[in-house]
Amino acid sequence: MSATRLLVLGVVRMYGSAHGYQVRRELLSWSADKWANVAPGSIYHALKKMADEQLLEQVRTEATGAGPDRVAYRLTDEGEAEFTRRLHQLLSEVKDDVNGNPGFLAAVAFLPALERERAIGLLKYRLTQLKGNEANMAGLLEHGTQWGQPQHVNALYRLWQAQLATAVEWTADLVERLRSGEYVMADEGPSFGEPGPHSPARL
Amino acid sequence: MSATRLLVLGVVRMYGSAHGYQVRRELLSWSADKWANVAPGSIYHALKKMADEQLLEQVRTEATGAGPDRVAYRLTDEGEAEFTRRLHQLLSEVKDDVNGNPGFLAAVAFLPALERERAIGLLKYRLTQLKGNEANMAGLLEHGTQWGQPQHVNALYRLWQAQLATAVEWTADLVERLRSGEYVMADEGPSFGEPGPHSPARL
DNA sequence: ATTCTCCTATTCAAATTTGACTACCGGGTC
DNA sequence: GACCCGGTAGTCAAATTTGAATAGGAGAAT
Repeated sequence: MSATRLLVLGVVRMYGSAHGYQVRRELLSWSADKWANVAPGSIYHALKKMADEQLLEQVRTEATGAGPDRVAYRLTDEGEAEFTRRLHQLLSEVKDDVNGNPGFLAAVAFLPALERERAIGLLKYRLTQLKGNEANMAGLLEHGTQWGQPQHVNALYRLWQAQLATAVEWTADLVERLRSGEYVMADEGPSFGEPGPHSPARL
Repeated sequence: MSATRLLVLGVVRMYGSAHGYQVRRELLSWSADKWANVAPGSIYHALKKMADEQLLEQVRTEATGAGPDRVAYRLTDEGEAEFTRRLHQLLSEVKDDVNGNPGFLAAVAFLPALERERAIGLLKYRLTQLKGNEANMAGLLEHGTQWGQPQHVNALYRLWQAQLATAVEWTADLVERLRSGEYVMADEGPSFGEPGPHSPARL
């Protein structure tokens, strides 16, 4: 559900198996701390929680010579299913959120885990919604100053609308890139779609 | 300081004194649930917490004939100072956050609590930072595909940059509007700047 | 050989957020 | 008059997030 959970699940998935610190580093290298919640505690919490929920299972507690013990996890079948479910949902659905929504960003980070046509479909669906919201917002704004609301809240709405417009453009562009064959998707390249037990983080 | 705290503090301030439900309604009417955290619990928590910290003080526990008892709060001098401090900070500072950052949005909602020239100054400062970040980002993107990062994380960065550009434009526009006399600011209109004990939510 | 600093890896208490739930009143409606 | 609905006002347990703190080893420097 939350961005954090998808990110953690997805990183473990793409490594085949991973421990907390590994996830942390990967996410930091994506600057995920900037656009989502990746404080250390959140990651370890998510790992444990999802292990509780049978989405992840412990692999082993290898005592590396150096440093503290590490606990590695990998996805269960349930976890795999959940990952796909969430990915679909977060990619396509525009919640009330202004764009920049961590959930969506996290989903984009795992885009290549989908088949090309499916990704395009979901994004196109999102696009329709975004356009709808934008038109809506534009209507409200044109309608002159608002009912009762402090006038400057209007400034907020203008920003909101501008950001929607940006989101529309960017999404359309992404769809176009996908159409023209950019990125190696799950149904194509060297196995990202179905990570073998130890596929080496090939993205 | 979270967005929630500033929002709660600010709404109490603009009413002179207010109870939880009142704050909640006002914030909902700004759609603040969409761009910040205004679940009921958060509001009541913030009120209590800030009362603890002497930023707010209880006014009275009037038993209205109808409905449950209400607890009203108003700002202390400390609270007033803190409000201004945070407002300045949140308005001018671009954290690492992508735009859409609740703290900043909350600050914009209380823009007219500042003097016009000060508001302009802070926003111009923000503008410089935003432009810097944008140039930075643009540089990174032009630099071809990234060091090691999965290629599609690039898509994320493109969105980020587009949103920065939007933010720059919008901020510049806001400054322009302020310059040309839009909005009634603290140093001008019918007392928003220094809310009397019961100024009737005049924004 | 000791101290320092940096990297690995994780833990934990405290703060905050979520959102379902309680409870009370007034007004319509069957 | 009993019943349901919607608005007012707030509470609370559970979930999540925050971020400082812990702890061990490796390599550099004094």
